[in-house]
Amino acid sequence: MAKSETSTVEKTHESLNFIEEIIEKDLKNGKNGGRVHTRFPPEPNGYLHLGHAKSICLNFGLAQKYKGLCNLRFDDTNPVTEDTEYVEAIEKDVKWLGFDWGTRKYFASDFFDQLYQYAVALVQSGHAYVCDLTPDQISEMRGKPTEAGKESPFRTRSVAENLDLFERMKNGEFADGSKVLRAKIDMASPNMHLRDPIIYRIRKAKHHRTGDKWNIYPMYDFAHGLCDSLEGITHSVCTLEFEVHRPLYDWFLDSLQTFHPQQIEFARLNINYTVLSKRKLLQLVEEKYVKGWDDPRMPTISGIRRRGYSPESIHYFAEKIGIAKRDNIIDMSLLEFCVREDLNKRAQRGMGVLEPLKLVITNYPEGQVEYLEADNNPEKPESGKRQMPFGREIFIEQEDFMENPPADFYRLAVDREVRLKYAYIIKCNEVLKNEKGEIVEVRCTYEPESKSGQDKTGKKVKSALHWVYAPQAVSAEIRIYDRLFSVEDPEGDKNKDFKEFLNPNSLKVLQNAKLEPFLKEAKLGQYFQFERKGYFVVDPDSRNENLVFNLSVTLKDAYAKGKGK
RNA sequence: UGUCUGGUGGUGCAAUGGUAGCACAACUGAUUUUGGUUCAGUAAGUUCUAGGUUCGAGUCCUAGCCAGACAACCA
Repeated sequence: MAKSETSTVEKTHESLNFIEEIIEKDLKNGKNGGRVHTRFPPEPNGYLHLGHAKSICLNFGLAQKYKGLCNLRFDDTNPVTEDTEYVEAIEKDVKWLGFDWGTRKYFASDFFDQLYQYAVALVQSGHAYVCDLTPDQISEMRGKPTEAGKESPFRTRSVAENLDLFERMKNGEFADGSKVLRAKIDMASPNMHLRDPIIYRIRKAKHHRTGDKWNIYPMYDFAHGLCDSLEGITHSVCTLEFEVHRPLYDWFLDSLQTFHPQQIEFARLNINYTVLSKRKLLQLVEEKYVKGWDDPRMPTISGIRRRGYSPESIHYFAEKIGIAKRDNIIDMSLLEFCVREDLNKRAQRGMGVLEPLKLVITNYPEGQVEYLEADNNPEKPESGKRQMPFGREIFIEQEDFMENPPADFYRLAVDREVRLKYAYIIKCNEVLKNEKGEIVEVRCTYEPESKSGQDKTGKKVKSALHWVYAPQAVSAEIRIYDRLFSVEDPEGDKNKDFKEFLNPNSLKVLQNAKLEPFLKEAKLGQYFQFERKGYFVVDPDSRNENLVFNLSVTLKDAYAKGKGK
């Protein structure tokens, strides 16, 4: 919906990002026969995060915009790190974001036979050779960025010998690490990736899809571009760190004289107060700093889904951050804005008292219950009304009462009046404390003439509090989340491990929240706003006898902000 | 002392040789039975620097400065 809104805005000149400009130019020139075909190529070695969401929205979005196609391709050329668990999680995440790859789900491993044939062709044309150097020797002879490398002594092997050796590598005759197939390019190239890069390595490992079929596996640079080519990808969009790989990407395609997609690089997403690196997220999971990949504090897609962010809000976010080539750090507040923007229009309203304080209305008849009408969503009148029970004893939020209120506190205090939203105006008369001096109950009187919608008192009060009728209140556990890290850039300090900056208060569990009765029936996947507090969803841990809700994001709070909270 | 890429309000993204604009964040005010939403407004830029081309430069050229990426049998 965020999308349709912006598309209905009349624009005399729509500004394009640089990738769209390239595509429109290609379309205009008739390149690729007017075809636009992209792909999203994750490696199934971890869960997807918001950085991937940016890429997914970009690749699938480009295909939609230009009436093309976008493939889902698992880049599974490294059997030791990859697993089908990740494949399933990735598919679920892409679907959740609302994208459809149709029948075009591919695995790099689907192409292993063809890739092998391409490698043989490279050997035959003298473009590749088998090298017996050890990993250390290869690394050392590659040189440094500022100085040329040295050629391998095996570089001059005959085509026949290379062919024989490569086939025997495939057949498992040699030990892991004893030989590799290398491209014969230029050991003096200023681009390190062109100094006879490795194409195939021996790895006698079980692959999640091909099992024990292969003893050798292709490297990324070789496999990726050729898979793009085989799939007919026209625009191969990736992140900036692959920019230096592009000459190699082009070299393989040119050497093999096969269909040549165009690699285009854009800047990866960074967000402050979190990390977007699969490796670091994996550490947080493995070392149990979080409860799992889908911990609601994680910037993973599964995490934000569990947290209660909507797919639409992520689309909106992806649109807002734009696409460019310069390094960027997006404010977390922009993400939260996008979430609120979407949820405000769709979330069912309800009352939830997070930290309850008992309130007794002394002049309200004991045992009497009445039902009051409340809006399901004031932004959407068509969403109707519901009935809320009301009576003598209710719960209000502890923070909505103060004994010695400062001037800017509009809420309840002794001798002050406020409205109970959708109910009556009340006045506080008395505070009850326990032996420790803690406030345990406030006693008020109500104005029978002030009923919501039929107020005859003409009184103006400064605030309207949320509340829950005590006898019918539903108890719940509420998990309050805060940013995962306490500093903007946890990876910024080279001398410190990013985990030192983890926010110790990123999770706060409230065990005794009191909710409006209908919330007992809340279902997984429904979005709620607890009035004045924030957006909440049911957590998968929730049970009938122990309801659990997650805070997605708080409402904006001008008062708390003023207090420096 | 290498190669590639990039530098526009605090943060992102635009402006495609012709008045530097939009959003988030911040701050005012109005409205409000959510201190939400909505609405109106304010502040915030020597467009990295210095030269040059041009009637005119954020945009083109030259030089410099700064930042990021690149030396896995990872992707």
